[in-house]
Amino acid sequence: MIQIDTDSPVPLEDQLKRALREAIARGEVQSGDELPSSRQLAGDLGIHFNTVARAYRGLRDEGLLRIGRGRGVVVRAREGDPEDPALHARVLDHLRDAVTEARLGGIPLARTEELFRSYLERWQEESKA
Amino acid sequence: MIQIDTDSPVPLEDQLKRALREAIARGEVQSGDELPSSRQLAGDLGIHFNTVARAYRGLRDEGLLRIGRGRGVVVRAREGDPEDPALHARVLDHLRDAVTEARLGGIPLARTEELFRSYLERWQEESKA
DNA sequence: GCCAACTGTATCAATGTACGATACAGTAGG
DNA sequence: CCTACTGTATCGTACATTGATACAGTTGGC
Repeated sequence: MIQIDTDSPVPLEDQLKRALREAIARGEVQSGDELPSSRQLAGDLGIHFNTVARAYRGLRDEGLLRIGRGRGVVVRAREGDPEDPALHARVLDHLRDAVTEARLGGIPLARTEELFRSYLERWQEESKA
Repeated sequence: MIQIDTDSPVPLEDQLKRALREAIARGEVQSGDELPSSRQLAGDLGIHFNTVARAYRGLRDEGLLRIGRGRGVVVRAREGDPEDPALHARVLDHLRDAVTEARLGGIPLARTEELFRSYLERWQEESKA
């Protein structure tokens, strides 16, 4: 279940986009699955339906969703080259933040690598093929 | 050298804090080193000195800097427990973004792990012990 | 066919955040 | 002690985020 923190400094729309991207990446919703309507999901999360609609449009622009007026929202597998340098750059950009945080916290590089590996293992176990 | 993108949607202050955190984490500036004054750095980066001052105060609040009025800004090693659960949570939070981006881009988990490992290697080589 | 109930879309107003201008205050060195 | 440098505080404007509300397309029951 998605959780939104209205007290967080990070915009509601961004929180939601992040949560939805992760759900897709984990396979919790698969290509072809229909997502709840803006108003439905907004009601569940306790936020305004317009914010959900904006998040949906954002993910549509990223190629993750297909939206039809009156027809709802459907997940769409993203096509693209897994070796695309721009993609790798985005991945490593997040990774940089992780390593920076770890180093500042005094976690040795070896221990950091260990954390990464165990995280990937857990991800694999939890993800629905 | 730090680069700031005034056209980016991410706030200048946040861009700067991120760059400074990384410089500290990489050992490019070490505990005890003095950072340029707000106006000096602002001039170099082409932004307002107030934005730099705010970034400095932010990092001071994170425990990374010591600031003295009229005395400049000095890097301060952060003390703390490397096994602190909150710290690990922050690290894994960034890691989640990295894995999400990779999975959405169609990068297999095994390849993702490989990317991570090679990134850590490069970090170690580049970091000034 | 058409009407009701649902979808997403567009526009506008209120609020909060980011940024820069500018006046203030503490410190160091000649 | 005074000048030239530090960081700090306050304020105004521009912009981003959110919500209110009116609009428009689709579907399904009748």
